[in-house]
Amino acid sequence: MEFKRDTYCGELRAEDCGRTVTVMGWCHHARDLGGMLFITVRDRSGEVQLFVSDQCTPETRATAAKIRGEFVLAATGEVVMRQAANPDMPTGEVEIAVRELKIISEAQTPPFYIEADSAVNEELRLRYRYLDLRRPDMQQRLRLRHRITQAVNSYLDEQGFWNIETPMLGKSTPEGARDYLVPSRVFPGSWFALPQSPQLYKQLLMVSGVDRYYQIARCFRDEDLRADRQPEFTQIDLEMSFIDEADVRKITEGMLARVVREVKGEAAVPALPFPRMSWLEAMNRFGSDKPDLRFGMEIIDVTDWARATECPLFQHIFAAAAEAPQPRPALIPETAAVKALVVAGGANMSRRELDALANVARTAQAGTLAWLMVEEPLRGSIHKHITAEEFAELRTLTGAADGDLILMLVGAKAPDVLTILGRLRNQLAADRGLIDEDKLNFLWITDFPLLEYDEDEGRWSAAHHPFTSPQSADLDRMETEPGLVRARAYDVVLNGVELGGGSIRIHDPQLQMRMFKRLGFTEEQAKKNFGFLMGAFRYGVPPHGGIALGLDRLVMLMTGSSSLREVIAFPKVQTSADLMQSAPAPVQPKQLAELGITTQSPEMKNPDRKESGHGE
RNA sequence: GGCGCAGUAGUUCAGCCGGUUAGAAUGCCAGCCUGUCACGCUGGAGGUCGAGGGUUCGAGUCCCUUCUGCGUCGCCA
Repeated sequence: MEFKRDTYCGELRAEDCGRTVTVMGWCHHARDLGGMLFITVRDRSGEVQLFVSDQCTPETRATAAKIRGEFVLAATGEVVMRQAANPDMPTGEVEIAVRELKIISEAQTPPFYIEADSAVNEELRLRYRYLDLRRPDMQQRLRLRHRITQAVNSYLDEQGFWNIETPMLGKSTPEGARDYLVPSRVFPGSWFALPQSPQLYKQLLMVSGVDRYYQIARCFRDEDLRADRQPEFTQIDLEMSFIDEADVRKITEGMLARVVREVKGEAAVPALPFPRMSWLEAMNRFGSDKPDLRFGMEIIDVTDWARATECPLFQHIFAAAAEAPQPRPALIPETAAVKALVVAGGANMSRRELDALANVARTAQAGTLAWLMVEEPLRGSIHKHITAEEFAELRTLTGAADGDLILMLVGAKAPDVLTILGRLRNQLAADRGLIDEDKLNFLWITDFPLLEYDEDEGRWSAAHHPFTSPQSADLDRMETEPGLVRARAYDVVLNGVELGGGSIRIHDPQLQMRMFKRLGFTEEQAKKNFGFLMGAFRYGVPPHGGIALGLDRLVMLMTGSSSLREVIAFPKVQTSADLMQSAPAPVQPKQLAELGITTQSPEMKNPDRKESGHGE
């Protein structure tokens, strides 16, 4: 007979009893009891049990006996109540009394068992990603990602945004990350670059009068990976005309609220507007431009206190600083600093734990970590050099209570001291279980520096990108004190993860050229690299700005995943290789010849030198 | 490029101070089994201890190199 699937496995319930249904899916598990068989069959909706009884035809029973795990089946039969329900299965009250059964496709024994929460080596999962994605928890994440993108699409549509695609093959531009390059066949020796983001295209769309653009856009950056960084990733990218920062924030907040409502329900929707904090405040209080505010443990400045002590550790650094040249003007100048963290109840920390913390500071070459336990008698790495009065002052300053630990980082450059303490703050909170994992803590970081000095290149570079507008109050410092100029830039942070960022752009051609010059471009270089933008700016530019949010990171946080690889269907590993396809891979010499390319070494390196174990 | 962790059966792991034929669970295969759902019972197959080199009478175990994956710093406007 012909089978036509009319029901998803996971949907069947007691009220379906009496219906004759046809399901199709994968054999999750088969139990052969001799006279009768039970087969659980799975599709993306869930599982249901097939019952092959002694009433079935000998052919059907013979077919059923042949079924193994992951065979693809079709089954028709009546939905009936089970003699004994299985409360662990959503469909556990019923089963399908099989009348007709067909093996659609046989399957080898898979390299790992297809089940939720399977504790399998990730390398193996990625090599057999098509099987890994068959697991219910992976399918749930795929579905959730789909629902999030749908929520974003409908929200932005309602807000008047047009979804416009921009090219993948574009032009490499200086600044920013390393590009992925694509050779041109027609212009040998010339190269396209895959977009790091659609930045310039979306600005040009504003010049074109599109007014509100968005795109769920793939972006490419050839830089090293992290758990929260993939070489190709997806951004929710948008741009608006005739707006200011508040408009961008409002749209973004509305969008994120919609996503949370869709995924977590009304109760989880954060209060609007999100809190805001300047970059300077975030750095000084939390040592990070993406602070996690789900816990306290703020950084306290104890530089003045330390200066007044006779502790050699402190005095040494201040003496060295007095010799050093005057630091460059900056929002956080690179002066000697002593900053503290109070670890509540940390006086019982082991020497081993403290050494590990000190090691973080030392390997980062940010300074020396000192510590004092608040207990009688005083204990710690510098207690011999601290008088009772000084310690009392320190306690007042830091608010440390009995049994607490005071950590102090002593360093020659305040920004480094803050950054490392920020890192220790996060690590301590994680280690000591201070983080409420159920919280969703959204936050805006504003007033970023426009420029940062690049020691290697010996020039100023854009902290965000070269199209970010300076704040008008700081404009006259662009040439004299560039480190003090703040940008009209903003980041949205969720639970200590940078979800996205954007800015109000420069729309004045003179100011844009001034910015390029500040970054060390000559007029000719600026024209060569960004001539099309400068050209466009001659024909009437609306004030505009926008933001880009990392979709992968958003889905990661919404699903409580610890890595982007859990929310991307076919992710890359740390070396940017695709283990399933064994990409990248060498190509035919003919292909290279057409492109006018010769390679330096005949011995090409690619991830497929080792037998992948599942060859054709 | 630096630092750290891991690699033993299809899978998840154990393997002591270097010493007999490298084990367990699960999966797989075969037989039996009429209400299972982690089915049960009996039996069986299954290993380049990631790779290469070294030390040793003897290496899964110690040393060196290397490959792979993960985390992290640099890097990521």
